[in-house]
Amino acid sequence: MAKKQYHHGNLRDSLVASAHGILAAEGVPGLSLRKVAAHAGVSATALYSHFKDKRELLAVLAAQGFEQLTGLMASEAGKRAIRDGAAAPDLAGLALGYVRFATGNKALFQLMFGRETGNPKDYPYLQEASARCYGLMADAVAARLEQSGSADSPAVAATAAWSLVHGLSTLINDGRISAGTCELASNEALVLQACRMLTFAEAAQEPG
Amino acid sequence: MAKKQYHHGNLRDSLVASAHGILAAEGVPGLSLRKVAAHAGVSATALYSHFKDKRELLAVLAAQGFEQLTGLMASEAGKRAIRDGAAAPDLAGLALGYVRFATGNKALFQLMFGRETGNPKDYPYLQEASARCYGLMADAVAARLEQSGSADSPAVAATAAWSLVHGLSTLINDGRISAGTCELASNEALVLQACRMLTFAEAAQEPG
DNA sequence: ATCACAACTTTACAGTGTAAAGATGGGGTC
DNA sequence: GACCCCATCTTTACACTGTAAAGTTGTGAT
Repeated sequence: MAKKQYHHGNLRDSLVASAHGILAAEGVPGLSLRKVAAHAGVSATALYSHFKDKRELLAVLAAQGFEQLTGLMASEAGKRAIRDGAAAPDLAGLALGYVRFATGNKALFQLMFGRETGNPKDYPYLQEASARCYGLMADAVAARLEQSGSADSPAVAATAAWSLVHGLSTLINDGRISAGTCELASNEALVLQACRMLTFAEAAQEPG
Repeated sequence: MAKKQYHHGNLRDSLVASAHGILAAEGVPGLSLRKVAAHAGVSATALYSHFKDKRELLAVLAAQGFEQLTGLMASEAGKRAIRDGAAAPDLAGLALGYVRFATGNKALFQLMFGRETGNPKDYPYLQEASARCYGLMADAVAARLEQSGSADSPAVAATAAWSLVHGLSTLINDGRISAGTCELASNEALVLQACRMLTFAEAAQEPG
């Protein structure tokens, strides 16, 4: 577990962990391969034995981020579902989880949706991780539409829902919108209010 | 107007124009000061007589982008308003203009909302330009709410509308959503459909 | 005619990603 | 147990980045 000499043992995981720490501490622009290598106690180019290039390392970070995001969304929705008797798929919970992750892991979120990581098509695990995340929301939207007998397209509704929470996340992170300008107590309240402005979300707000 | 020798004349505008061209041709990562300088026929550091640093140049580009965006939104909404008799503020037109700009000027749009340009607070003209753009949408949303007698908060509704179109724009640009997955003919159709899922937009869809 | 000063060039430096080639030592084979 | 292969790691080097510092140039004001 401690540092080895020439053959490190599992340098790959070590590098990912170092990168994760540096990313959280110094943001995307501060994440350089030399810093990662130094933090892992290894030479600057040792990385290339385990990753094709920087973008591949970032893709791994991003994929982990998507898994974390998926987990947070699911757990947040689960909590609220239990509290409210699980009458309906908890879209608001998923949205809250999404925004909470984005604002609590700004740099990682930026990386996940930035262009530094290269084309996700080149990294199947990345694409799968983000697909799972999107599926969580798409399924909930589809279930709610069906439940309320809506004729809206599930695909379009899911796209709209995702776009809304994603837009909220990025604009909040960029300091372009905030609870303050809407005279709300917290950004979470803003998210809940904004989600209520989606027709299908509002429709299911009152179970009766 | 042609190239001068030592004292260029208006190197500042020249640099901005060069940067604009390189940005459009090679994207944000391809936009280096040396390329800009070379394209303007000037030494690598001549730039620093007119800009504090790279971020200040990018801020000017971004501000111009916001003005262009504002213009496109207004013109698009105007076109549709005339066509439809201008019964209501054309939210869908503003949204279409927004997404059209984003997808038609990917690199510039990325720059406008990216972090390469530094804190907008340091560049008043940037902040003003983006505020004008946001105001266009906020005003339209407020007018529509009032017209439909809604009790919803105009600030929250405007935030939701902006978030939706912004989310759509970025996710489309990142290749994460597209008309294809929703079985629609074009991304513009997708935008229109998605906007219709906002409660206040739908309410005003039928003027009767 | 001179001078001051803004606009420009040259040079230099620290930092980046990464290609190429050399060093090292652990695992499999005899 | 001796051997060697080869993945793993180090060293060196290169092109590129933004930008600081100091030198040059020419214009407009005195």
